[in-house]
Amino acid sequence: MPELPEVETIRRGLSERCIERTIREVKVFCEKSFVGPKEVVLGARIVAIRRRGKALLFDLSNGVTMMMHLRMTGQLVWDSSESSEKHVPSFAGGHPTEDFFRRMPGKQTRVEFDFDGGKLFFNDQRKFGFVKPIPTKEVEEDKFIASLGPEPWEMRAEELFSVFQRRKGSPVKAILLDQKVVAGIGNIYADEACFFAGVYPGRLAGTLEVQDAAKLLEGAGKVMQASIDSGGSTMATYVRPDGSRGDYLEKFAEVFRREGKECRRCGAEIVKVRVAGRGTHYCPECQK
DNA sequence: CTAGGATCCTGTCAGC
DNA sequence: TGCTGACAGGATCCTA
Repeated sequence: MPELPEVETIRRGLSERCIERTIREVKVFCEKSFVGPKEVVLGARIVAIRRRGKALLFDLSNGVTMMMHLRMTGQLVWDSSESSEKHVPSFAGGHPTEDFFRRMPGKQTRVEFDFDGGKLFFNDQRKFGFVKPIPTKEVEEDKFIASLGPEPWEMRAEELFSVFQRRKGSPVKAILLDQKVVAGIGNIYADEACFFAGVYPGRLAGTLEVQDAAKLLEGAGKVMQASIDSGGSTMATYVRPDGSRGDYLEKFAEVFRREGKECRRCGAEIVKVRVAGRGTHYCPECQK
């Protein structure tokens, strides 16, 4: 799934276009992708779109909130019915595919929302993502939402350090990826935060100092903010809500997907290995 | 409680 | 061309 910056970028883009619009119809093409009865969102108006970690929360006028999680391959495509070229999405964020810019719904469209004045398509190649309506008052009690840790910039170094102490046998990257510890960090930003902090992602948490925790949080915050500012990342993967490409990776990524290339800091070759079951990129000179 | 691996699902790509 | 295995910007479940 897109990580925090991509989800935030989608949230902002969709907010500009969907708020105050009413859901007139919902088409569920994949049962697994829509949890619960679709009727509870029909006829309701979107009043706000929130984000918590990597989850989007669409607050509706009838006391229901639609939670959406894109997981690995989810994408959201907004198509304004006013558009003269209806096959061109006026707006898209998520994992692009060949039919990304073709007419929707496509092969990977799992749910379609028809609004007054536009359509929203929830596409998801691997079907890991989902839409789940829940009462707005119960959002905070949702099992996933309730278990989320703080956003990176809200976390104190001492808090993270105490997790390092408790889980001293885990690679630091596994802890950064754990949404219960910190919310919003995924594979890209975990690698980038480790580069910023000069820490090898596979290093066991028990060997880190509180200063390392501080650097990791600072790095995650800076790298994610920079990504949000540039409209999210891309690598022929994620595009901005208005269809233009986010360019975070090209411009700012120091290690992610840069294996075989020179480290911009020291010139050493960036290496790709496997840590915590995930592809992991790092500079063997800068990160210990 | 922790750590590690399998699992959900579809598609693509490298290597034979 | 076809097959096979590895892998993928996530998170959960199961096991030891």
